Amino acid sequence: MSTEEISSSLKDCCDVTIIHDDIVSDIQKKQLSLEKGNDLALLFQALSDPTRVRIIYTLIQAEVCVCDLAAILEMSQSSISHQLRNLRALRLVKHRKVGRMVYYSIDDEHVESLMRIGLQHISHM
Amino acid sequence: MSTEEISSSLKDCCDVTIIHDDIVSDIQKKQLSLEKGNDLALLFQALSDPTRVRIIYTLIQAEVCVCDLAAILEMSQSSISHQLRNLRALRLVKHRKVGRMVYYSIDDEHVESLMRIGLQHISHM
DNA sequence: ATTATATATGAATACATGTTCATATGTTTA
DNA sequence: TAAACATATGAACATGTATTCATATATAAT
Repeated sequence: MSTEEISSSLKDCCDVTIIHDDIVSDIQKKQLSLEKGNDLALLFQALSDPTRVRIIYTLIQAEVCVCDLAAILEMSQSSISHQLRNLRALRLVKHRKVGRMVYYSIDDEHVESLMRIGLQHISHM
Repeated sequence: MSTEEISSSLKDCCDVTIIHDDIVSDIQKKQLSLEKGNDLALLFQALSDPTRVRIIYTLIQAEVCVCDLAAILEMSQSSISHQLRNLRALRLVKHRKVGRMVYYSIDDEHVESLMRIGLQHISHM
């Protein structure tokens, strides 16, 4: 494609200029749906907070009750409970009630892989 | 430091009750450092927004310039530039300048793996 | 030179989010 | 039954963040 042809193919779409018409329409066909993009972002968002990262890292090693978790991470029970609620809503952790205590553990086959790859990444920084 | 000393010091400092002294001190030794927890969270945070997810998904497929990216994702150029700035700060993407245009591409060996596993996860939801 | 174009960026705004505090719920112990 | 305990949760507050708008910068075209 010559420079002239590229220039003449310039076109406006939602206030943006398209430089490479063919590439744009080609890649647009292979794009993630908005829904999948949102779902993926929600998954990674679950891991985007230091407290949740440490909760998950702990639960990968063992099933732990809430107050032990709070002790291990040296944070308030309320804060831990709130975060566990988030993780539970995404079905990344599951819980088991024993008397008045509640034991949490990982409920997802992918979380551990994500953590492992993430750790590889930060060790290569 | 004995188990008793650890638990009593935790009780003093953070208002949590420890149920299983031995488990707590055992797991605490294997805990992520605060720094690594923060770094991991920062990495996942980069993927925790739908716009950034879609940017990365696009760049995995091809090197694309800013305005094409804006066209593909149907978002403003400014918004895309701001997000690319974030991703660049984390060294997840790199850029190549050609004239007045700037081409972006993935600059991390782990991002693609994370996306692949993430996609597996959401397809199993 | 002047104008148009591609990208970057600071400021402002609206919205999301993590923690704390107070308290509710359900369970165990005295 | 009463008190202690483990956990959950709503509200409030402070902080973080994504987008838009206006504009700056650098390059290309006329």
